[in-house]
Amino acid sequence: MATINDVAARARVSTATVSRALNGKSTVDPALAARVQEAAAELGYQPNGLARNLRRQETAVLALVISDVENPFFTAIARGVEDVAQNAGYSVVLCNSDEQLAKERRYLEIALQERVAGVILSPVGPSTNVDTLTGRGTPVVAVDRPLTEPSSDQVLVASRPAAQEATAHLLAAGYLRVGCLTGPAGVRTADDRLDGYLDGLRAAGVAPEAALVRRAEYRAGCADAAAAELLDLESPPDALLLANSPIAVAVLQALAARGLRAGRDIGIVAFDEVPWATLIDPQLSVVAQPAYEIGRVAAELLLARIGDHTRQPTATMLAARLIPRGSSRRSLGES
Amino acid sequence: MATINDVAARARVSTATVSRALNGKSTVDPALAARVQEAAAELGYQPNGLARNLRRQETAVLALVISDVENPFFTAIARGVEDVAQNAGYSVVLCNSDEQLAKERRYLEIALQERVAGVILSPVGPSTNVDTLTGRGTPVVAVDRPLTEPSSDQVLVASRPAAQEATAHLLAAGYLRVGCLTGPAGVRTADDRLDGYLDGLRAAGVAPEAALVRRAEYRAGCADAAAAELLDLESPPDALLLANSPIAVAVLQALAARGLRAGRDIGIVAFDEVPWATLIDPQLSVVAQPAYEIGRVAAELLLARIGDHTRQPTATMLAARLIPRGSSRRSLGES
DNA sequence: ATGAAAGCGCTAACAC
DNA sequence: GTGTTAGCGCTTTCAT
Repeated sequence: MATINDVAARARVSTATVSRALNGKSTVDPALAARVQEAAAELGYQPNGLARNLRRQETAVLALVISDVENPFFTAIARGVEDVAQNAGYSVVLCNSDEQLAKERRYLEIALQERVAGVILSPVGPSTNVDTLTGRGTPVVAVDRPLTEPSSDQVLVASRPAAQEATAHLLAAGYLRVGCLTGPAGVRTADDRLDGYLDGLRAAGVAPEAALVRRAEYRAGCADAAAAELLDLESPPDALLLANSPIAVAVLQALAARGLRAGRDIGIVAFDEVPWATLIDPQLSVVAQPAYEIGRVAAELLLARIGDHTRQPTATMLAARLIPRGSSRRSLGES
Repeated sequence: MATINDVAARARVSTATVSRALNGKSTVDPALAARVQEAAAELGYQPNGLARNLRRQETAVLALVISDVENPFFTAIARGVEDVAQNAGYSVVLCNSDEQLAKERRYLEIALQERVAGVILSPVGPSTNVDTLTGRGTPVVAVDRPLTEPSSDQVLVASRPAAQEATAHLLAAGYLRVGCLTGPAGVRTADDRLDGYLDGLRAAGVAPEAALVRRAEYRAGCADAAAAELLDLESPPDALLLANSPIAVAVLQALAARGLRAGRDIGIVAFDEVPWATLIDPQLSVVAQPAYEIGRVAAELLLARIGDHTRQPTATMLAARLIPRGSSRRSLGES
């Protein structure tokens, strides 16, 4: 594999000149520059990024560590990050922690070892630790979920009021026994959505029933059991607030298996807008989170931080939007 | 940031010993090893992966370049890749080419410059070129779509017979005017599915009608216009074969907007199993591709190739499976 | 404007 | 078993 030395030899110049010519840094005699370009082309020279980065002590790549590649919410964030990064000349590598602390830790370690310019991550849980990163001067932005030690920028969504609003909406629609199926304890969004749900009950003067609350993993295929438990209760809920879309899939499947119809038999509101929300009958009422926007803002924050390591950490709180559809309407009208 | 020199100084040994102790390569005196460990811990030493890779001339990371992060088919592939990579001690970085040649080229260049151990990619199109990679000895495995110069391993799905079977299925169900909405010309899966569709018509002695065939981009939100054209035809199709799930979303939305019901009014079979296939009414008939398996096999092939660069390129062809559901049934029965 | 040379942090011969 | 040392390929002073 051709190196800068080969190019220099072939162009009969020094390696310094090759470097300058190829990077367009300092000004180089046009004739020499041309010779260099030609030699590089003939040799099919590809600069060794490793060597360059080692020398420069910096990399133009951002790491994005998300907790579930299969969740559309996170892939939408990825798109937001990527668009901003590309514009600024950065590449982004996506790492899937799969909601597993060990994988997450491993990817963060790699990010550190590979000296990426910055990291955006949705922390798997409360014990996620980024001190090694920040300690070494690698800027970190947390998305979706906060870091326990907030020395980093954060871009979150106000889940709790959104969950409260969704609960109030279900109550207002006439449902009496509203339940909640949320994510694992310790995961902030899961706890917030549960708290918001309780807020909603309280505001309406409804006494919460522990039996109507369940937790499940956030990933696909993990909420089946919890969904079944809830629906098969002696006195089951007549409405449900669901904390994300994989959970919604599980519940909707359980509903179908029991011949239950959303809206009429059981009111449903789920977090996260999905492409199929309007394809099901009745249509799925959702709390839409600005996923792409989260990614966009996070990337901007990260780049700003990379440019100025002295910036104070900021916390951005984005709003979620309730989109009421048929699944939270008791009447039989069209979706 | 602490370097190996700092650790060596603190442990009062040479850098070579530190390297040996930390990498567990050659055997080191337990006492010294302990001193090294301690010094490293105290300093919060994190090896510089850049320097290590530069020296070793290799990296334990695989690049996975997929053409659309938002398509569940590709994220399922990613999971397959990741599971086997992790087991083998490799990490995988995911890059999203977004069906854009320029982005893809850029990511491949980065993969080359960063000297990743190998690359798995779903080529954006026929002009995707990996010669620079293979020329430099970086193994490449193509997934989902073939490379035009097949000097690399390939893991594909037999789309054409699957599309033929799906078409035959629609015809057998009693639909008379079966149309097809496929992906961009030049994208092999799109062309194959179209060809398979034509095979299906031919086998049944049905004359193809150009008016019933449309192409659209594979990404979400791109097939709306094509779907509308098809449905608003003077004599519209009474059944449709759809080449992927984002296209299916577009068509199902167009159906809903026109008050048309899948199955009864228009038979639908779409490529790619999705979590919501059984949530819609009628349920969506699909051609299920073994996405996770594709990723698994591709990663295994890549690792084998990394271990032995002299291996001959192989071509693996996986089968797809038709799952008939309500959307391809004319009767009014349950889903 | 160009070249010589140092050195980024690490590993792997090679000596001892 | 341990230390010395020579690079990996590049960028960047520092001279010229």
